[in-house]
Amino acid sequence: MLDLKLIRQETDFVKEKLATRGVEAAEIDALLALDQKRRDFILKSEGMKATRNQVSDEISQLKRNKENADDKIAEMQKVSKEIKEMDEELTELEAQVQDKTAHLPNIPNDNAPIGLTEEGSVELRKWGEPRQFDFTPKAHFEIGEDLGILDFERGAKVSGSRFLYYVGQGARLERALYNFFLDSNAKAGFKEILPPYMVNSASMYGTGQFPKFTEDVYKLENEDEILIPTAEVPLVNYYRDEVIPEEKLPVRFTALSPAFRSEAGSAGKDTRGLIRLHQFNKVEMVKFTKPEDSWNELEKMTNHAEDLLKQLGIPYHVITLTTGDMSFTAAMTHDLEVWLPAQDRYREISSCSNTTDFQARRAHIQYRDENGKLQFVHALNGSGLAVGRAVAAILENYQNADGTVTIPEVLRPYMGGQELITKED
RNA sequence: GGAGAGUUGGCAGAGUGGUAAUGCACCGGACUCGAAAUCCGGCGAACCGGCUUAUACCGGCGCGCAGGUUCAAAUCCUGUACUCUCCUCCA
Repeated sequence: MLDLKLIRQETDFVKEKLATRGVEAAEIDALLALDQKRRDFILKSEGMKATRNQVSDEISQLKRNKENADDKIAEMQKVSKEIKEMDEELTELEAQVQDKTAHLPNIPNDNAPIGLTEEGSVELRKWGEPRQFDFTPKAHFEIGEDLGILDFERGAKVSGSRFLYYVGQGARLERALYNFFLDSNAKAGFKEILPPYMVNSASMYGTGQFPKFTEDVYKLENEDEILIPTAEVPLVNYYRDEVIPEEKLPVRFTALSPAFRSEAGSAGKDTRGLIRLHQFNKVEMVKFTKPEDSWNELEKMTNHAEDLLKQLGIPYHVITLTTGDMSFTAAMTHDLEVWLPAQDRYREISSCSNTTDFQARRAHIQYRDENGKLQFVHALNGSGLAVGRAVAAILENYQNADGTVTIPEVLRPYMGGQELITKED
């Protein structure tokens, strides 16, 4: 959520910045016109309320002195009726202003490359050399199915498309990965959390999924509970409507959770394999920082996510997303993309964002600065890492000509010392 | 699922229709070499609006949330969320 005062006072600045995200200036103008109307109503309504309060005092005095107050009461009956009518309109106006404001994305940082599409994203750095194969590398879903460790067919039978079973060593590889991620994140200072996997709509609003992206989530029927699309939602909302003691900042959380996404509007994309599912595991990182620390903390978070890939020995690069390609709440986003040999391209495995005070303002997460004043914290989130996609990357990058897959060394302690994934019975 | 109790500043906690007490904490002052204690005074209820560069000031709102009754609601009524206790169920 943007500060309405900022939109009002720095209108041109806001228009210019949001234009890079596809928001038309007319939307801002419409919002400000509504806001002006709203403030006019407030002025009138509050003037009448001040009168009513004053006269009510007088009535109270008269009654105490056992004098007659019928005239004043009759007068106030009329005033109260007018106030009520005016407030009804005001409530409607405020809802509209609120709704329009809630649909505006965050102001992008100056260092985010400008562009309405993904075209123009900047490659920050690249690590590792894509391996040269002396055979044709297979896609991860083929490897997984041939080894009997990924079962998409039964996933489709039991749940539907974009669901799967991990079987045997596949399930174990997944578990090894998220344990490795959680342990590494804990070592890097993130407190491990096991959050709820269903949240209420107020939480979805707090992190910016609602009201704009209600189509992308799974909601329980007849209940205000939504299956989380990412652990970012319960982690950021942990402190919703709270003041974090200053000495606790920066706060760092990490959590493993399934992520549930309806993938509405992505028909035909990545229909096979682990890349795009309705349910996948992800280890998430979230930070709350003071405003002056957040940009530095974003780089640290990105570097940490990269370190996980380095330890796994998977080639990747880091790109900074364009203003138009970033998520709604982000001011700047670095994506980590891993090399997938069968696709002959890099695919996203982590997205690290600084949402500045955008989520904090929506979710009312504050701290008291050295002057005792309440300030919004900055909230950051990043994957560390998406587990299913990490499995895909390992299967493809570590596959052998005989169809087996070598287990990266760093994962072997998590797999009882096993070095090779072989065909399941 | 059923019954009861509760939700009021940072914390504790009073308030059964007429300006939201009080204590702790916090800030200022007195006392003191300094501090503590004590005394005096004050701020403080997430917010909004007006006037402002910003404070200050003025006004509104504000007692979980949303409605209702009333000239006037923390207080009365309805609905609802959450917390606690007990019962029921359950891993």
